[in-house]
Amino acid sequence: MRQKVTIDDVARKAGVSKQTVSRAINDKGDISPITRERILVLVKEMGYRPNRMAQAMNTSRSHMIGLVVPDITNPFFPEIVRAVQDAAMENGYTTLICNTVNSSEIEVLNDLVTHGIDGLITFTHRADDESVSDFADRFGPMLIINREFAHQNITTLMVDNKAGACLAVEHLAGLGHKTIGMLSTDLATLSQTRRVQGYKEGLGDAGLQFDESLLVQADPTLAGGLEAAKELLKRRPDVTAIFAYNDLMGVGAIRACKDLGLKVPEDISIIGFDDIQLASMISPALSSVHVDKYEMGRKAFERIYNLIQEPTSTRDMIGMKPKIIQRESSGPA
Amino acid sequence: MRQKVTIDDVARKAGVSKQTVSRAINDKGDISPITRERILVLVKEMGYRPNRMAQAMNTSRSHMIGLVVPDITNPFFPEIVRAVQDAAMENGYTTLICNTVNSSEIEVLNDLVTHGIDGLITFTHRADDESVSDFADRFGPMLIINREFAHQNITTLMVDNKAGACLAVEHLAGLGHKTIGMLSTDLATLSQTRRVQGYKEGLGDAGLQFDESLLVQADPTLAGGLEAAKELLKRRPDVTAIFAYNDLMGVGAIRACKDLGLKVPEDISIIGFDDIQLASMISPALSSVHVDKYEMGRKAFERIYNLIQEPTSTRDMIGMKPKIIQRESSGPA
DNA sequence: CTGAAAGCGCTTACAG
DNA sequence: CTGAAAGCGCTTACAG
Repeated sequence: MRQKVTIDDVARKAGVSKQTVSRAINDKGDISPITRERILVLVKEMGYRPNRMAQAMNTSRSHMIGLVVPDITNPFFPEIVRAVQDAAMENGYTTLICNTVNSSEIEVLNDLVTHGIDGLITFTHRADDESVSDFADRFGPMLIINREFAHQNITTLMVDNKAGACLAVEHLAGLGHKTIGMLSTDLATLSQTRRVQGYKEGLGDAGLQFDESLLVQADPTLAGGLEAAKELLKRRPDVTAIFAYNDLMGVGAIRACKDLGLKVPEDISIIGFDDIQLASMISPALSSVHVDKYEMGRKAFERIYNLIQEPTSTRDMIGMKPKIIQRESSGPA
Repeated sequence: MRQKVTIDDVARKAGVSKQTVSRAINDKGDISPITRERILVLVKEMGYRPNRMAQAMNTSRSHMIGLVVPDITNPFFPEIVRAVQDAAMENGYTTLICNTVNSSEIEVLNDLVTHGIDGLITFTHRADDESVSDFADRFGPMLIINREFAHQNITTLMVDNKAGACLAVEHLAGLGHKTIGMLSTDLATLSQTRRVQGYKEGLGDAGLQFDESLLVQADPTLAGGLEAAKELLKRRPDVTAIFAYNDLMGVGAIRACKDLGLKVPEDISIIGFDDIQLASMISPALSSVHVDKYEMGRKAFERIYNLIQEPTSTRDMIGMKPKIIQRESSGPA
């Protein structure tokens, strides 16, 4: 829709040129304090707000960033999105959000660019390296979360998944568990690889032996966790502790134990990963490797905001350390 | 950032004027098929995409809509957001999202307008009628969810909360329960009022007596539900079924029963409202009044899209019927 | 201290 | 069928 009040309307009413109005609202350039005040009063009265698109055409600043997530209904993302938006709003930015679950990730990114976003925060994990690289060649400030990427236009922000998995195993081993299984996912993502690596390393650190029979794969969902846990406990009835790839699988594992008549944590200890809201809401509450998702979102925005302000600043890798939250689902062996 | 490839670049390379390029990409106006093809090939080669902001300045169509939610981390919203975006993307639209939990709702709406959104979908529940009305006077296509509003620019989309609450009570009464309590919230929202009305009406329909002691108020959260359920069961130990204002309170009620040594559903039946993901993930799984949130989001976008296309079409009220999903938490009295 | 001119990247009439 | 001109609502130099 066409704007109701334009800078020309204000200028006319104030009896000045539009440049003068521009000076007043942007507090930029020489202007007499008196006319400035007079204009500002008029601006408020008329409810005038500059058209950001018109502004953007001149300044190359749309005050919009793009935020791309795989699927906002995945409980991992809402908190990150919220954090990005909180930080954005504090800095006069608005967020254009897209889900990529049904679309080509690169298409989505390109589309966002046509809207004139100043910066981009994305969880692009399906698109291949070359496509992402080609895109980054053309686009400026860009931050990818949870993907390793070496490109001069790309800053990365990653949870240290390996360290988190190590901590989980350390936690269980510290409780006296000697036979610790893992429920993993069949998706070949970086998170998966790193969490399995951390699991194995954690076992090693605790002086425990890894065996293939201890690692079961399934969908990274509640149903997947349920199924995988049953399989694991069938294969290895001696298991007393389970590390799940994520909280959903962890909840599934708790359900499996219940079905099998095993008590959590008395018979089996369970720990998940991500610490989504669900973890603290079920009973027994699920211990988890906590990822500070809110902090993650804020950091992402802060970094992209800096990159927008200083496009020449160097790109880097931001790491985030997870930590253990013990709840009811893990206890002494 | 300034755009890499502009319409002028394409025009120059094609040896035509930019108007001709415009005709080719928009498939609008007379143009010879041959030059059209030639230009389209070039467009693809050069990776040219029209700047939507520049387009919007002429056409008054930014291809962005605004979507305003109280708080995306509230599990009620992600699915709606996802649905709006799915529908938007299918129609060439992108979504500008804002949370209002920390801000003035009207401020957020006004800010969105400066970005040139073509339409607006909002859960504006805190702002008073007058502010909303003033805003609507100036802005065009606008849809408010879950708030009654009579304004010629505003279309409303509402869940029939009263009917849903009625259904919940009917469900419990149908299972043979005679003493049915309700956990409500202290927030004076329309949803709250309607759900309490429905609860009372449902009792009447079932030939049961309402009594003030059966209605307990608390925060609409898990903790609130836990607290309220304990209070209710202390006041009225004869209660055998509980209708909770929302699922979070329902889950809290289950927890309360567990703490008190009561079995769900053997001793107490519980039903929630909204049917968020959590409801089906806990154990016992929570029966709930299902609101089709995905459908809600799609309908909202469809309606706003129509309003954008035909700004003169009349505004209306769209209603949505909830339905009962029985799970483990409710059973025979 | 203030205004006239030009331009951001497009599209919409209007000529030819 | 194609191009020159004007304009969307702003800002950025540049005059004065």
